[in-house]
Amino acid sequence: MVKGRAAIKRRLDAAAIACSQRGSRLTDLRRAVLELILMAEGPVTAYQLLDRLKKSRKGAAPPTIYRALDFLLDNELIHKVESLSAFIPCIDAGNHSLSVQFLICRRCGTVAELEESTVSEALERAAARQGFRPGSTIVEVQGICAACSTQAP
Amino acid sequence: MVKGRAAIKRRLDAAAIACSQRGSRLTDLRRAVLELILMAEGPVTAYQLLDRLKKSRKGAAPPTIYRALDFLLDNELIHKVESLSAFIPCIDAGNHSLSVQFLICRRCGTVAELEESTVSEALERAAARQGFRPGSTIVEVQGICAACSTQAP
DNA sequence: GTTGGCATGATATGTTATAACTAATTATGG
DNA sequence: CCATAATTAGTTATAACATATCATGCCAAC
Repeated sequence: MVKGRAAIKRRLDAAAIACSQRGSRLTDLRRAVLELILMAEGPVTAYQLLDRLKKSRKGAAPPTIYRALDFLLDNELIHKVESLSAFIPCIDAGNHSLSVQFLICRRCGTVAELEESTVSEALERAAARQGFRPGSTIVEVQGICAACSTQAP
Repeated sequence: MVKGRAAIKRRLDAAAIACSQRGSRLTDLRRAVLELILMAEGPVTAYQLLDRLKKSRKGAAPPTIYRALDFLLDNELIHKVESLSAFIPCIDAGNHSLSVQFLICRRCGTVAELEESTVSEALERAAARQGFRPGSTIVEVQGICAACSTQAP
C-alpha cells in the first residue's frame, strides 16, 4: 500500500521506465492493475482486483487480471503472497530482490517484506548440502506484528 | 512415500497410538486417508486423494477429505506443501517439527523435508528484530534435486 | 499494405476449499 | 443401562482461485 496520488504516480512512471528498459511494455491495462495494487490497503486477491478493475473496464474477466498479474510478477513490480493467494507491491521495484521473506500479521493482515541475507544464505547452504540447486523460494511467516502485539487482546 | 505394506502398517499403528496419547482418535476414515498419503508416490492433492478414497467409500465428497486432512495436519502426521497445494507424510511424526523446510524438485516432483535450525533461527531473529511474534512458517524452495541434476537434460 | 508478433476480449472450464445442515456414532454422567 | 452431549461423518451446494482456448485487435517492421 502506497499513500498519496503523487507517490503512486511516481511509482507508475518509474515502473513504465523500468519496463521499457527491459524491452517490455507497461500497457494501460497493466498500469491500471498495478495502480490498484499500489492503492490497496494491504494484500489484494485477484478477484478483488477484478471487481475493482470492472469499474473502468466493463469486459474484464479472470484472464484479464491473471495475465496482468503474470506480467507484473515477471517484471518484479509486485509479489505474490502464496499463503494468502494475494498480491502486494514490491517495496523497491528495480532492486531485483530474488529472495525475500514476508511477515504476515494474523490480526491486522499487513504484510512486511524483508530481505534478510542471513535467511537466504542459510537456506542456500542447506540446499547445497543436499545437492539441491535452488530456483525461487517462498518464505512466509504468519504471526502477530509489533503494532498488534502492543494492543488490547 | 513409504515403501512396503508392513512399513505402512507400522506407521499407521504408531499414528493411532500417538493420537490416543494426545486424546484424539485416528478413526477408520482418517486412517484410510493417511494410508493413501503414505502409499502415494510423492505429494498428492486433496482431489487426488478423494478419487482414490472413493474406491472404498462411495459417498466421499470434498469435505470428507478436507476434514481428514485437517485432523492429520493438527496431529502432525502430515505436512501441506503450500506451493503445490499437496500433502506429504511427516518424515518423523511424533517429533513435532515446528519449523521445517521443503526442497521441491521441478523435474521429478519429489519433496525433501529438512529441519535446519540455522534457517529457522535466522528467520526467528529477523522476525524478532521487527518486533514480530512468529507463529507458523512456510519455507519452500523450488529447484532441481541432486538426482535430477546428474541426469540428461 | 501485408505479415507477424504481442496484447486483449470472450467464453468456458478446471482446480482448490469451505459453508451449512443432517445423520450417525461414540463418550459420559446419572 | 439409558439419556444426552460431543464428536465424527454424510450430503448438497457454492465460494474462491486459476487456466485453456480461440477469436479479435493493434502496431511495428518489412
